[in-house]
Amino acid sequence: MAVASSISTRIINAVLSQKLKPGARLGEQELATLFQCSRTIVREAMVDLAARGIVIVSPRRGWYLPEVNVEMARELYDAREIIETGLLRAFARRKETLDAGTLARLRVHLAEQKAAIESEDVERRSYLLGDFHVCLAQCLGNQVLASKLRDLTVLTTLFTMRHQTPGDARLSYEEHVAVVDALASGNASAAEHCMCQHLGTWEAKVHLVREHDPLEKLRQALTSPKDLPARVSRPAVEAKADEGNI
Amino acid sequence: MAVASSISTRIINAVLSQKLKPGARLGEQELATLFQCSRTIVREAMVDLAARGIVIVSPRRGWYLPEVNVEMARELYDAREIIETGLLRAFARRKETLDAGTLARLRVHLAEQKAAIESEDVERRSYLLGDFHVCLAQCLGNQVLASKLRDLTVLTTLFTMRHQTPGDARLSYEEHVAVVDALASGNASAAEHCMCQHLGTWEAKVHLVREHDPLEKLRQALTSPKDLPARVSRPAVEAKADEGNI
DNA sequence: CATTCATATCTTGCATACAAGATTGATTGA
DNA sequence: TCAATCAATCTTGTATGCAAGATATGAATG
Repeated sequence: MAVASSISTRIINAVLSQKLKPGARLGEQELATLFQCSRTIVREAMVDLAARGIVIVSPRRGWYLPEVNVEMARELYDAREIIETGLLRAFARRKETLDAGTLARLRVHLAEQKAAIESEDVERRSYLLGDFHVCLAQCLGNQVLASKLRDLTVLTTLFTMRHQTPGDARLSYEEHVAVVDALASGNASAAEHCMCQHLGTWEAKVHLVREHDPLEKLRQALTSPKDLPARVSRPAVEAKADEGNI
Repeated sequence: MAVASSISTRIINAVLSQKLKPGARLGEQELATLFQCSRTIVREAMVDLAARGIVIVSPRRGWYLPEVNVEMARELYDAREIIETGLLRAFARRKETLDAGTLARLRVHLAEQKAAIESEDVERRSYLLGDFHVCLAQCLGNQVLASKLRDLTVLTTLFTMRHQTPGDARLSYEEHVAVVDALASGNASAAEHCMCQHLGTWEAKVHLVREHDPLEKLRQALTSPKDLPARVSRPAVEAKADEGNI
């Protein structure tokens, strides 16, 4: 017996952990039995996620994780760069400085990232590398933008999963460390620069996808609801994927 | 008989038109009879709006438009400045230029703003002055951020309504014209500067509110769910308010 | 007269029932 | 053998019923 918010949170975390792939079907009855509640609660969670763009509904067919195409991926990466560098820029302009508690929270997060990488815990590593950006936004003091950023992060994760961008987890981790180090030394502008570079390398890969995969346009064109994979042939719980994080 | 999305859209537009005030109660049965549908559809719309932060739910009491406090208003204005200037900055960096059709759309929007101001159509004027920012974001090519920006605009409108910031509609309109003019002349950086100034004057007023109204903190502290106005004494349809737009 | 308590009414939270549409799979025909 | 059709099954969309909690009203009491 669960409330709707816990269901949507679980789904979001599953995506960030790359345990749910784009195109995955989210059956109402399946989720209802899994969470031991009625379909009403599940639908409430689905409507919540749909409002945030994290699931899409195909009428009378069901709820699916979106297949993020290249155009949307460009928007998503642009949006993330604008928000994340903008937060750091505003922080720098205010000449604020992170208090010890907040800095400690970021250090702990970095330590968890490192531990997940070294223990080769792929799911947790994927989750933490994505969650870091949200955590940073929260630490910079804007809960509203942090909330919006979480949704964007979920969608970019869906994109990188499908396109198997060869992500280097350790490199991402080190770039995260660079951002926090810059903030710790009171140089928020440098942190902004680090973040811009960090996101920029990933954003650049979006453009490469289009050139690298000439079938991209055709594939996207053919991914209309009718061409979605059949229901029973697609298990709800996907096998674990790896890499592809920021 | 209406679908959920039309209900949520109508509510959003009513807020942008300042026909619904912060703290307004949205009764399920009331809306169901008004839209000639069952409570199920209404609840779907409410969950949608709640996911976007536009309504808050008080358990077993009902759905309310939020009373945006000063802290959240600061976050909202920061977020809007980051997103809106960021979009213009990215546009400038790409050295893109608006095509004729897009520019025409913005010009039409400006003309409608002017007409609403001159005919003293307060509701439409309020709506258009807020909607312009969303329209601009769409024209700059990022639908994802435009969607998020719409939700933020609704919330800032709620804030300005409560705090009765003395908005000068004509000044806002002229600043909108300046932004579009700069874009039309291919100077997106200038447009970013105009927008930053446009938003900055409003954001500065948020800080003034705190100093101007020493009861602000107390008022916010006492606005817990229990202290919300009683149900029957608060009609669902509010009288029209005026001014307070960006 | 003010305060407290109990009851009646109203509203939301949740589950369930039923209708409508979609998919699957078997059957029929060429 | 392949294509088309039709029936059976499954899934979502919507309405409704009932329980639980909250508010308001009025009586009773100090």
